[in-house]
Amino acid sequence: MKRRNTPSKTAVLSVLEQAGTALSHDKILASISDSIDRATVYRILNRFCADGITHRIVADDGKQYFALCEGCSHEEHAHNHFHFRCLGCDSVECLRSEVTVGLPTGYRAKNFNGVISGYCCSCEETSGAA
Amino acid sequence: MKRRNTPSKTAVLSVLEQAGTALSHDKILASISDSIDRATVYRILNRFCADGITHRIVADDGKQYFALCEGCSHEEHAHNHFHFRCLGCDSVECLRSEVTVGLPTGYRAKNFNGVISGYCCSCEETSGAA
DNA sequence: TTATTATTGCAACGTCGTCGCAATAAAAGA
DNA sequence: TCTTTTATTGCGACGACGTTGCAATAATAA
Repeated sequence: MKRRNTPSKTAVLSVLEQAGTALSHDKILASISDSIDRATVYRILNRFCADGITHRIVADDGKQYFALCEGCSHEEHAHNHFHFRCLGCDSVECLRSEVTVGLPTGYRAKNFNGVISGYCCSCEETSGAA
Repeated sequence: MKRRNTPSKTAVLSVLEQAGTALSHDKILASISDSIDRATVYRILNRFCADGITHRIVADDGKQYFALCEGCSHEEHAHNHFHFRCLGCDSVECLRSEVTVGLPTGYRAKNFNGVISGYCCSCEETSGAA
């Protein structure tokens, strides 16, 4: 199954590159000027994940966010870091500190998904912090 | 808004107590012999979370799981531990090690959600591990 | 026993993500 | 350049998940 280069694929990729942070499907779709179908964006992103181009974060809102991989082999993703989702501006960004969690013996990990939600420094001021 | 005791509420609570692990809506619903409406279970669980009786885990399948709180004040939940979701038997259990993640200055955390998915020791054998 | 109101059941809704299928277009070959 | 192959797209429909409005019910207080 060889991949092909299409305008849609390029558009999604450049949106992710420009953003630098993790984006949801709809944000990506909204950031593309050309009209692309919703399902196409979903498929492109799934392909990116399968190819190790992006990784998928499932936040505590149950939604998927996508960010470009950095230094991951296509076989083994190594993303044991957390992400921060701002409840104010709904942005999702990487927290750079790597985390290791011990598993019980005989357990095998396939995917790591750590999200902390709260208010980022911009929204903290506006939100009238407690 | 005072809470009332109802058969539905008691049923959901006892299912969670007997399970000891985190359960999804549908598993809870299926474990109750009396017929309860789907929406009622959702509302009971949301009430439990609001009252600090349970905490809510959003797994990497995007679904919500619920587990009884242990040693949490109603005000401040302290659940900085991971959960493990088995891709084989779809069980979600607590990993007891607490984790601390540093946030950038000015950031305020509201919720911690860490999930590792993979295969538990029972399913690891059956799954024909790589 | 009556009055108050939290809770329930039902139905409908919105969002998120997926899938099947025919049409399109990117890449390879002649 | 033209043709062939098949990955990709757009469209529509679908299922799962979680929520909500509203009238009816039932738990608690009076």
